[in-house]
Amino acid sequence: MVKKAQSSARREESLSRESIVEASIALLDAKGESGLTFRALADRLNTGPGAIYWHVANKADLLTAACDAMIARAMNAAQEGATPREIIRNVALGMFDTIDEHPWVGSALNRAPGQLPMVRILERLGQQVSSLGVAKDAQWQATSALLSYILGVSGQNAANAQIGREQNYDRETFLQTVAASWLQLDASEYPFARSVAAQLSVHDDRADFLAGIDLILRGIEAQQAD
Amino acid sequence: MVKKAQSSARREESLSRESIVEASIALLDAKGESGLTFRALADRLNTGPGAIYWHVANKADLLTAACDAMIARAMNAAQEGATPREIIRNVALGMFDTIDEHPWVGSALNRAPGQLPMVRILERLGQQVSSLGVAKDAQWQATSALLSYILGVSGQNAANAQIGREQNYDRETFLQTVAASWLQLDASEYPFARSVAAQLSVHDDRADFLAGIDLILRGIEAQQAD
DNA sequence: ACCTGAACACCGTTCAAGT
DNA sequence: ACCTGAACACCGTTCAAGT
Repeated sequence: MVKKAQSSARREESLSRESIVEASIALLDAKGESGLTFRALADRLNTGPGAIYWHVANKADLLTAACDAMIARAMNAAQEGATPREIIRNVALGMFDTIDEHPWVGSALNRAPGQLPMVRILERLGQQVSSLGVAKDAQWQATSALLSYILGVSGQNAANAQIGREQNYDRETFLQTVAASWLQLDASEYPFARSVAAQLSVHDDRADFLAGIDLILRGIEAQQAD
Repeated sequence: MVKKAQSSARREESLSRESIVEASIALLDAKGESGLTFRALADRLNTGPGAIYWHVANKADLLTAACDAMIARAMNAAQEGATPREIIRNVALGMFDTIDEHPWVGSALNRAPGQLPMVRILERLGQQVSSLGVAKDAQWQATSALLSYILGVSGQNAANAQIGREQNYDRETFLQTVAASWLQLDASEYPFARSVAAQLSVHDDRADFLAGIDLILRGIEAQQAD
């Protein structure tokens, strides 16, 4: 736990985009979204904040690069599956698990529309939607529906984790707090919210997520049957 | 266009949570997400930044309150529809249009999981999913699938608008930039992204959004037929 | 070509002091 | 009870100066 014992020591290796991205990921994993600052990063890399700008355009660029490294790994790991349908489910679950472990990926992803991280996911999904036999002119809509759904869940999981970190809540405590607040809503105005409040803290996020994917896949199949 | 002509003038009305939220919405609409600061808000309200904290817990609270006001309006406007299916589509379109006009609502919404703004949407959707005849134990999954999809699209639209504002791009220019970057991807690795790049700048976001809702609704119906 | 680190122009939030 | 505004502890980013 020695702090900066060698603060003025020279780095052994020179800075590079990769080493900066790697250090950013470590920082984000350890301290969450707010943990990534140019000063903290410079400390960890034994350099000054200005040096980082030689290799990286700005913070958004850095965050997207860190996110992309994570997505690339997740997409490579989620290759297998016997049918297009199974591969789509595996890609989706790969995303879910990545964001479960690294919540910051969820918000970084949502803040970089059209960028490489998102295109990686779009590509995997699109190829399988195509293999599913969806008509050429319906492939975009089917694929972007899947992608939007995945991004939606990712964003929420990221936000949940963020709040949990800020308030030192675990998942359980957070959901119980939410459930309690739903139960205090007006009974005639919010019957549905109140009726599902109870299952909120016991439900399985991952299973629910997959159920949503299945719903969209069924919709795609039903459309093909027309 | 007189600026601060009366900067030291007393406010005519005293501060209130409502007036603060109202001023926040005006600021967010005019200057985007980054336009909402306690200093800018204090200026507009002829007060100091500290005064705002008497009525509002912190910035997250303020943003959620502003978001909630917008969602409440949208949900009240999207009441009509002959069938549950039509009401669901109208609720979804109401959200789409709200975020199209006020992009900051999309990101505020995504950052406040379990909070009132989201519950308002969940409730509307849930009531209609229930009316659709979905079995009791499948209602939560169907409703949250719809909600997650809506949140996903909302988040992307918000991010698109945010980038557009930062770079002074209009929608068209932004999408053309994205399409151009997709066309530069490796042809064997990214066949799908390249094949859809062309339609990217001419596609109709709103129609695509609705197509996704329809896909999920079909999935729900298919599940009921089991 | 790459790095340094002080400086700039901001933030959200707090809090003693006022009314 | 409510407001004031200076002060605190941060940010991302820039840039003259170094090597």
